[in-house]
Amino acid sequence: MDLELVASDAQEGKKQELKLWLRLLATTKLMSQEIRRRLRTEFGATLPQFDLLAQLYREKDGLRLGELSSRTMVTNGNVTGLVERLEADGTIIRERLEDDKRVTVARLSEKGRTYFEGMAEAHERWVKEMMADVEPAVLKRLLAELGQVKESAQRHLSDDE
Amino acid sequence: MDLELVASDAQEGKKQELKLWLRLLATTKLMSQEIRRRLRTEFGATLPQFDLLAQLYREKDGLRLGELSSRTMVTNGNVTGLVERLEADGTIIRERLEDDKRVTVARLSEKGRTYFEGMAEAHERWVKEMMADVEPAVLKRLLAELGQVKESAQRHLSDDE
DNA sequence: AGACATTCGTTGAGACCTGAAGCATTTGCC
DNA sequence: GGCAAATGCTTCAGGTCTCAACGAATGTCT
Repeated sequence: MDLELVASDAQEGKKQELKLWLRLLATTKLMSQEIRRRLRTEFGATLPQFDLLAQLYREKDGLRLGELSSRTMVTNGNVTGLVERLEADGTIIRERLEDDKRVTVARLSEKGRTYFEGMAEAHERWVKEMMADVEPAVLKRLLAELGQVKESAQRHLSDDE
Repeated sequence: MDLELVASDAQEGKKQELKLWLRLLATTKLMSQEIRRRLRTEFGATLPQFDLLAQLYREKDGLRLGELSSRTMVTNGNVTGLVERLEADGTIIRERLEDDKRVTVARLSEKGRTYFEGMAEAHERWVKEMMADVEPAVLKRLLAELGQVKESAQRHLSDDE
């Protein structure tokens, strides 16, 4: 009796998830490549570095490396290297805690703070520019609906099954 | 006279693009990390490899490396390495053209074809699973609206200004 | 034909990224 | 107190990624 429904289900909505996933991937890749390129040529920075600095910018007292790792969704081992390079050119400062000598806290240097502000301003301009042809209402809805996708994905990670 | 408009503009809709971009980045990162992890544990493959194989799967006669590069949005130099590794374990075959000895064509081996089919089936299942909590109508709209974002970004890349 | 430019792929340096193993420090439990 | 477990970061091997420089093959122009 609902053969029609089954049939239309198998045709129209088929692979909708897959298509969306591929488009998500392509769109993000396109935009991040552009941003990466501009960060590199105009500031000599990389996207992961920018991401890390953005976290530190809003935490004046700095963050432990583990906290940085989870906020930027970057592995621990990777944070070590990122922090090392950023410390080397004086953008951030790394220091061990006295209370607990296992933890290391990273925070922006003064130089790093002004450096980041310049980048952040440009970064926001680039993003706005790239999305210029999309209506504000659409942007707003996308934000909400993408939130649903993220929540759904989060609930279906393989370690919680 | 339209101070209100200016004010609300500065509050409500402000940084809408930036927020969307960050969410786009976070969602994609979350999902691709999960897919990466599963590809690795269940098939010993990586996401870029999967992406490359997917392109070859639908082109029985194979593709030139440059074509692969642009379709996967991966640099030339990177394609060389990817193809090398995939050829080493017999998934794909690489051969020079007689007509034009500069070009190299890569295509799936028989083994690679069945190998990829297994992966593709699993990959689609994972994606579907992660998006399970999102209504089909929302998925459909997201696909269309994300398309707008992609188009807009494409039109505002820095080399065409 | 000879010189020059273009195209295609490879190579190399440097950064990013992951998972797993390693090491030090703290904590918990007896 | 003492020893095992947990925690926080680092190190390592291998793959990905980018750009820039290179080399070989082909096209073009005079």
